[in-house]
Amino acid sequence: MAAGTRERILGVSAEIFRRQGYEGTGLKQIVTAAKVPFGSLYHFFPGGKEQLGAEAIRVSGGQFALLGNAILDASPDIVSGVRNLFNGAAQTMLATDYADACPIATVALEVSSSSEPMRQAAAEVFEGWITDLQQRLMAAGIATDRARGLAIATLSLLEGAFIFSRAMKTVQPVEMAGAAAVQAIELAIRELAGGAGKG
Amino acid sequence: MAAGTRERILGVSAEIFRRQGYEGTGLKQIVTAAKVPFGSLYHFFPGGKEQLGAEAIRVSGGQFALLGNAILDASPDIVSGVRNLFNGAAQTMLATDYADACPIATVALEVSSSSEPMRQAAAEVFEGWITDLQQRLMAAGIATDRARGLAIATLSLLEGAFIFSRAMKTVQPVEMAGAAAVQAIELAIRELAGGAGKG
DNA sequence: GTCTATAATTTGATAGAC
DNA sequence: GTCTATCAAATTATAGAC
Repeated sequence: MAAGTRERILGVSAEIFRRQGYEGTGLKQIVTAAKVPFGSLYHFFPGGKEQLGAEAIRVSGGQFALLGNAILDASPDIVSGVRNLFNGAAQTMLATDYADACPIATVALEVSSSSEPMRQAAAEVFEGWITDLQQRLMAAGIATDRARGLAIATLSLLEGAFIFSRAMKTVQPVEMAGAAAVQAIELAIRELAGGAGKG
Repeated sequence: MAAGTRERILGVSAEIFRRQGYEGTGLKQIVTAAKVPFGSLYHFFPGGKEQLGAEAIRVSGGQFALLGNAILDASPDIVSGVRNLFNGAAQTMLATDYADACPIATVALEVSSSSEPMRQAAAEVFEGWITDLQQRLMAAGIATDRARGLAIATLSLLEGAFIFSRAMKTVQPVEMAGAAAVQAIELAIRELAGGAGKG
């Protein structure tokens, strides 16, 4: 039996695509790192690099969602949960010398205008993240539409800050973005119990 | 005399890198689009693709800064200026079928961990954008540190929303991010003239 | 400074033995 | 299902004629 050859290829691909992007990664590097012969890759992924890329996006996206939800579950409320999310991201960046940020952002930008199956995989992953966070905000009492807007804004803050932090090699953007996300969510929750202003 | 061969190579490169990324673009495509022989590229850019990429980042970054500052200059105040910034970005995305968003984000993510000169070029461009916006916020009365945090948050919202909008093929993320940026800036300005809450 | 030809390597992908 | 050999094309880069 095959000891999970397909899973090994997929895991290694997700890891390398995360750090080097899609176009910057050769299939040769993947089969070498996964220690599988070249032919096995096309046996399990007849759609070639594009199929591998699309599946890797879903794997990476799912893992990132699991990690995020674990952090949110371990937090006492949504506000401190989001704060912990950004703090954890900053720690990971420092620990990996700014290599590991969003596992699919680079690939998503690379292929959004060139590969429809990969673009769609990224879109579904993003929609899942947004829906997850939106439902948690709704559980805190925030209305549906407002919750979706807040979820999108929070995740946009995180993704955008990743770009700046990686290029500038400082976690300041992630910290500032986290503070902005927390402030926006706190404001929405504060409005639940009162009028326009509360001291 | 050479009718700006170097400038033509640089302009074409900036354009193609913006849409296809750095790794996804071949030098052959660049010399073809710029209608220059292969040797001319290495005559003007002895550092090869990496030098060309770094200079293209600065060109694209500078043009984007000019565009953004023009929009802000044409707006009556910083709040409506930022609103116009996000609205303009959404319009451009719709007009180009979600191809043209940030001109350097894809390349920045691709090379942040693999090319030090290109990473540095991106970092300098980003720092310029942040400083520009920060000073405009300070001109509205916001304190230095708070203004920098707001500038970083606003630009992070824009960059992150670009990622989501390109992948999901909807301008909703840019719209929601714009609303969040406007709200954060309005809040900071409102705090200037009063205590904690104002109705 | 322009342009062509080509080197050296790597790319994604396939064929076919085992 | 594993593995090797290889194809055709594209890659970055260089040499050298003009």
